[in-house]
Amino acid sequence: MKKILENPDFDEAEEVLHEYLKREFTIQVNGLCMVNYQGRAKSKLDKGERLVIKKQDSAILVHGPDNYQPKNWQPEVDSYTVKSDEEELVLKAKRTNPDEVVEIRFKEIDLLTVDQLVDKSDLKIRGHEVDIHESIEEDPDIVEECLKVVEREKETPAGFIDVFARDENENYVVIEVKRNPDYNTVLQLQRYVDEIEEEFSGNIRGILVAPKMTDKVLNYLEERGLEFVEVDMEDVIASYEAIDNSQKGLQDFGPDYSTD
Amino acid sequence: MKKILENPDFDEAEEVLHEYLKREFTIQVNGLCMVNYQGRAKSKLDKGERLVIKKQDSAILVHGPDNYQPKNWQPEVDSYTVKSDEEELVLKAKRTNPDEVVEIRFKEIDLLTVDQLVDKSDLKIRGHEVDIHESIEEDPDIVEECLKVVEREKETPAGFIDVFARDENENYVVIEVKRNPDYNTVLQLQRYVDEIEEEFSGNIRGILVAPKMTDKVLNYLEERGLEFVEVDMEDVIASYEAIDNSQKGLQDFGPDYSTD
DNA sequence: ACTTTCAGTTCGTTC
DNA sequence: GAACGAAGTGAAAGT
Repeated sequence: MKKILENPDFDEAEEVLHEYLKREFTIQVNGLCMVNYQGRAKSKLDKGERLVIKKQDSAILVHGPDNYQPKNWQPEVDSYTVKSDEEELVLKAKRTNPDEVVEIRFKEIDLLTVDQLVDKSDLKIRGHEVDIHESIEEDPDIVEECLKVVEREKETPAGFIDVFARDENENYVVIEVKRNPDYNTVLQLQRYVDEIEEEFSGNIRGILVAPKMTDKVLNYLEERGLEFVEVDMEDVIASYEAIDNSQKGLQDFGPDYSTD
Repeated sequence: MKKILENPDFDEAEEVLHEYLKREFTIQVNGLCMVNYQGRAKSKLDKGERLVIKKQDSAILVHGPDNYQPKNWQPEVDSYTVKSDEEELVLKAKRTNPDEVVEIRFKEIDLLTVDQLVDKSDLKIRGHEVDIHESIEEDPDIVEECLKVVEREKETPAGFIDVFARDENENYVVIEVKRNPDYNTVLQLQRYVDEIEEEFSGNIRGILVAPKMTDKVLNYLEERGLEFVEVDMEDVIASYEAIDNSQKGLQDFGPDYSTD
């Protein structure tokens, strides 16, 4: 830790902030503050105790005592200004494109720390939608037996079809993959099927592939003669790991941690 | 601040965590750690220095030195477990529905603080989509002259219509309001217009009201005989403030902070 | 508790 | 640099 100041006065805090705010340090401030935001929208947050974090890429977060989300933030800041008097310390974080500003008025500062975090490792994550795509390409049977993948990301005037395939009777099959399907997913699939019907004529099947489904969306889907196939996300992840592990040196997905 | 421990050993840290983790305290831990997540997806994060925050509603965040977003998190946790030996301190945060677990393995702890943040004030925000609704209801001319609002949030089998109105020729007008319109918005509006055509017959107009628009979406819209009206978000916010200020005691949106 | 929809969405990729 | 779509989306409001 570079600095740890407990209950600093505003002068002291201003000096530290002035020194470290524009450099690559992580600054944490616990204190009583008010926050105003103006830009794409406008917000106001009255006095309360919060944790303010300024990150090394200049992003700033104002976290309240609850919630995953910060109450206010600025993803990346162009310029910081700090000013203080006897009553308060005012921190402004501005950026352009879009033009917006977050203003934090500290009325009390309980703790101010400055640290430099070193973190070169990337987050490896599995279970994205694109993993389902690859999983289908690897093993089309998870959607339907005897399915042959013709093309992935096939372009149509209505957008890109996730997977374009033919079934055992040589029917064309439009496959739309969604992690969280909803009404719009159905409309989107419908559009693709319509496009393909114009291009190829004949019976075109549309299949929505997703790890979960609700009754209403399923009805909506079936009303339109479209189909649903459920995939197990754990299978997708497992298949991905099998691929990873078959390639030496990519065993990044080590032992499982059960939720028990 | 309840506690500030610099470079605590794992025993000490475990004791403090054990005492405060399950209670309504904000805990900040700066340290070297690895993180695994398994649940809706699966992720792995190698050793790196990070800031871990446990909030008072039991949410937990793992923030790296950069970015607005945490690298790992758990929105609300059902149970925490802490275990330590000479080598590491392991913190597990589990929840059900969905079943998932975040496991943080600390290899070093630089700073551990425990605080209780008091924050009773709500974030007041203006510039949401619903503010555009109210703005239209207040002054329908911003969409089109001589427009009369019939109903807001009108229910149809296809969902809720934002604003339902009649124009100067007594045509029914379906208005869909979007902050960030896209293809799906057009499909949605189309659905509503189709529904209203069935219910009322006759010429039904569909208008998409948004603060911005792209060429492709606009084309797609106009191909379907639908219309677009641009609104200025600043006008919406201003109109809202005018309403607020006309009502005593609601002047929460004080002076503007320019981005200069 | 579940569904639906919006978000100052953010973030990445692609054109 | 704009635009398009996914996210371990999260959060709030309605049912």
